[in-house]
Amino acid sequence: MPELPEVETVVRELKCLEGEVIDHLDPHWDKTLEGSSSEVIARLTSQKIKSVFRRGKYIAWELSGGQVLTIHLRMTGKTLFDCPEKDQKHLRLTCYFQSGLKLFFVDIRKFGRWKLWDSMELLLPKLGPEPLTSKAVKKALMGVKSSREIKKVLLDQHVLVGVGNIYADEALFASKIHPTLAASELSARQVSELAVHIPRILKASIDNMGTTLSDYRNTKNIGGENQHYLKVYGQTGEACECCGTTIEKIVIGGRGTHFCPECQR
DNA sequence: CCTTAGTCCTGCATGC
DNA sequence: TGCATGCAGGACTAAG
Repeated sequence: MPELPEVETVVRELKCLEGEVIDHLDPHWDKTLEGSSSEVIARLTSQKIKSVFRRGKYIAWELSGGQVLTIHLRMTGKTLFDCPEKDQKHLRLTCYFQSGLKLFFVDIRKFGRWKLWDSMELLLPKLGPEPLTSKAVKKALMGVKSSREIKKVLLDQHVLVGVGNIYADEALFASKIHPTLAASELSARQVSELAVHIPRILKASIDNMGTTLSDYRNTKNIGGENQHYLKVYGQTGEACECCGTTIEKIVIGGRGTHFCPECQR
């Protein structure tokens, strides 16, 4: 599933859209485009893309009129410059540019959303800080008084953005923290470990073009390589690389959670 | 304010 | 082979 590294990979490729002018959008599944389709499409027509950037797991286009269009890939969404035959069945939206360029939005599970916001301010304040520096992660986690399990807190986009199920498990393993530990019970040392490992793991995955387990693809329909470096996610029943203990899987907040019962006490 | 459960979806794996 | 069932999960909403 696309998390920060996958979205970052896509956004870097979508930067080539800067300066393009939207001609129109053609929705193939109503819910993909939030709000009244005809109204939103009318507001988007003739708008120039001033900049393409990422905020958490959102792809965002800053438009000439001051509005912001966000694209959230959710589980299976992908943006493609070409839509091959095998993806036609899951094509949910096509964006046409005046230059003739087209951007296809393919999404098997239909959870992905395109949304037009009136301004930057509507999008940004409710999201937590970007977790790409140790300082930012430490600051965000030190203030957490919640008794919720740390795994849930790492997934909470109000606390930190961009971390999803895969990287939460990987970061907790690298930090040797049990996923059910109450966030408020984290020691200063454990917060520091997360502050080191979360940015490290996310950046390493960006360098590997993201993690492709089943559906994630970049704009050229090519998967990433970071799945080869996962230590616990999807490794249920395998031996821990560090101590040889069998990796276990439990459910926390409805999410599959993978960990080493020996390394993460 | 806090926390949990339900919702949206399809493809794939499993069991009989 | 066929059919039913369950599982995967990000973000939002409703309920307690």
